[in-house]
Amino acid sequence: MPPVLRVALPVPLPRLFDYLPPAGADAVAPGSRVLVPFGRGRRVGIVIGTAAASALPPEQLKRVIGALDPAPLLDAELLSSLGWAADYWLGAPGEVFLHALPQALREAKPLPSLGAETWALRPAGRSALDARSRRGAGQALLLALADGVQRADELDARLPGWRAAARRLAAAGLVARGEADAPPAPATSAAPPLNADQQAAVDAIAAAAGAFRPFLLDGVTGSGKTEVYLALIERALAAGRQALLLVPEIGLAPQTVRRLRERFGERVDVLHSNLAEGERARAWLRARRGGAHVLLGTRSAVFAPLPDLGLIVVDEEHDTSYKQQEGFRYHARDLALVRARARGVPIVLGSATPSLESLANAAAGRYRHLRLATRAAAARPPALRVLDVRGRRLDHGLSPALLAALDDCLGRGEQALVFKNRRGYAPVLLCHACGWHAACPRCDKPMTLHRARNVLACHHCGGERPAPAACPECGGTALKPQGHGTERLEEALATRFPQVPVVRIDRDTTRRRDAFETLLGGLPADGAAILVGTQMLAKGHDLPNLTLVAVVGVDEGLYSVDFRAGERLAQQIVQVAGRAGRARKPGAVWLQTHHPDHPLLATLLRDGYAALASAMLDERRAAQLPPYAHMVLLRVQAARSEQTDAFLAAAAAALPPDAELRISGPMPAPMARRAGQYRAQLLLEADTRAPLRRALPAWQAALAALPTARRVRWSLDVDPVDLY
DNA sequence: AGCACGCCGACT
DNA sequence: GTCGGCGTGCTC
Repeated sequence: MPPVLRVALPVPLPRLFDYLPPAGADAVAPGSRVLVPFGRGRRVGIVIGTAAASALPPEQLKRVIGALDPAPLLDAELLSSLGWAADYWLGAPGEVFLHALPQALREAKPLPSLGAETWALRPAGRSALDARSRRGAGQALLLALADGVQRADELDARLPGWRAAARRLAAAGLVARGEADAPPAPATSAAPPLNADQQAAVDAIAAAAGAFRPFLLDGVTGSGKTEVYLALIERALAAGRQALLLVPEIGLAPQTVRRLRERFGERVDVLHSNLAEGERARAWLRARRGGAHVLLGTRSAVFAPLPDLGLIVVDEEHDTSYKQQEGFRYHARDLALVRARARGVPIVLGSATPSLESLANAAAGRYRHLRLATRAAAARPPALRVLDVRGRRLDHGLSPALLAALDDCLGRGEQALVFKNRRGYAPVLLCHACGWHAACPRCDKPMTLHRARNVLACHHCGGERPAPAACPECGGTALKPQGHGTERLEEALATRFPQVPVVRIDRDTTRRRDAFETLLGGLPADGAAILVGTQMLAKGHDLPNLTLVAVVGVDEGLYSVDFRAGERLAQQIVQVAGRAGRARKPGAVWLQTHHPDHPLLATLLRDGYAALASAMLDERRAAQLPPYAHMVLLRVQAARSEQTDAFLAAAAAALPPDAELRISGPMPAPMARRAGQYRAQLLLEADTRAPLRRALPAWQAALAALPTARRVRWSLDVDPVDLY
């Protein structure tokens, strides 16, 4: 029996494929890219390991065509962390291991070059130069290289047209192309002094250098968490190590990148999904070189190779954009913890509003809980107050008291932010005569009126149609927009306060690249202005002249079916409230609601986020919900509801009985139809992970083998962050 | 996922 | 008589 290579291939099958080593080689090191015959074509795969023998008869094994690189791309830690991830989140090995590589590296091409292109003499070139055997441009190039390696951009300046000569001389073996590292640019900005809280946090975390130790850095908005991160990264770099800084998608504003580059210069690389493929591949490969280096990235940057890792920071750790919501449903924060453990380095989870999961881990002693209680720059925390609007006449959803507060704020020459988590003009278009309302034909949900473009848009499937001038049902023209979105608020505020600029920030106004920055840049630095927007406004920019935050969409979040809705709402309120009064001026935050006595609002206002989180954790424990229980959600969608029903019935029957597993469903998804597809689900819960881990592998295989599985789209979501 | 093979409807 | 619909099976 020949030894075989176990290879991950980019197919969504829950297994590896066995191959014989390439002709003339005994083995290929794990982590290497290989080209293999697969089906009737060829594919790029990754060698995961070696086995003494295959379960398949030897005659069915094919031979690896060849290794693509001189050295493995993935090191042992990354291989084992990815293996853990595939196992835990039930990903197909091929999907997971190849997911770790930027797209450009999943192709059978040599690695792109890093650094600057250089040219140098080879020994034969030295002889040719001495013998003066070349003439013209060739001799000139040999002469230029006689003093040593030259960068291509310098040759461009010195010897126009040198490339043709270089090609000839390279073909003759006289010169060779190479590459050089870009010279590291020194940091251009110095570290600002830290306050006592910040210094204590830096000292505590720095003392853990060289060992796995998780920290929850719990700092109120404006407390300067970023300065703590920067100080820690600086120490990692000084020790010649790498730092990984993960940020949520929305957090990767150009401002964040600028701040890191100002401090650490060329040693900073950025990795996120909007980069061009070549750039992503180069950033990934530069991370693989190790040394003193910072990698700043969103979710997928957690897959980067980090051979000299010294520190991981996960900023805004509560943000759900760390959970991938399709395909391989991993959680970047949780994988970051696994990698920190494997590498033996400290990891910092930072947030002003930590997730209940992380707070529970801190309470259980698994994370060390560090607090930054004071706002930097002597800013005072904003005063939160509830504005009871029951029975009040609302003007476009704005109460008289709120308008008066806006008046005051603007009158002082300060700025206000009106936060409403609903874009468009109105969420419903209703016929006042017959009661008809515009619904999405494919989603069974009301369509949102966008008045500037005069369209009805479905925010669930992206469908659009022209807004009708008359009711399609009764022909009447009494069509009334119901409810308020940001577009309507902008209009109302611009009418009410014509003397100040009103700027709207939501997905509709920030479609173009850099639109966010441009819009904010258009605000007067010192004068009055109103910002209207969705949660896009909840983080990022410091707006020193912003002193009033009005939250006008609180009620929608108070009575949701999702057990995490309260946690989300509280995080959102606190994050957006943190925009107010960040400089020396005091800020105020008004929550406009019809439910002023709701326990969530009452607790949040009276006792703050930490107390509310603790109360919510008690409720979760009593109700046996995460983090005190563990969930796996089987989702399914199909063109007909009989198909989803049949699949889920068979899926429930295929689950081995286990007293420790609780099953809910089959049931329709909270949105039962989306984009024309019927959606349903089955929820598995258990008090510990063990019974789930026991049941899942076999169940997943059984699901794939179900005859009904071919007619539906299904997925398993381990630790789902929402139940939709 | 791709990509074959394999049997039943409207066309040169 | 064929071109092509997507059901079913397979990929080391």
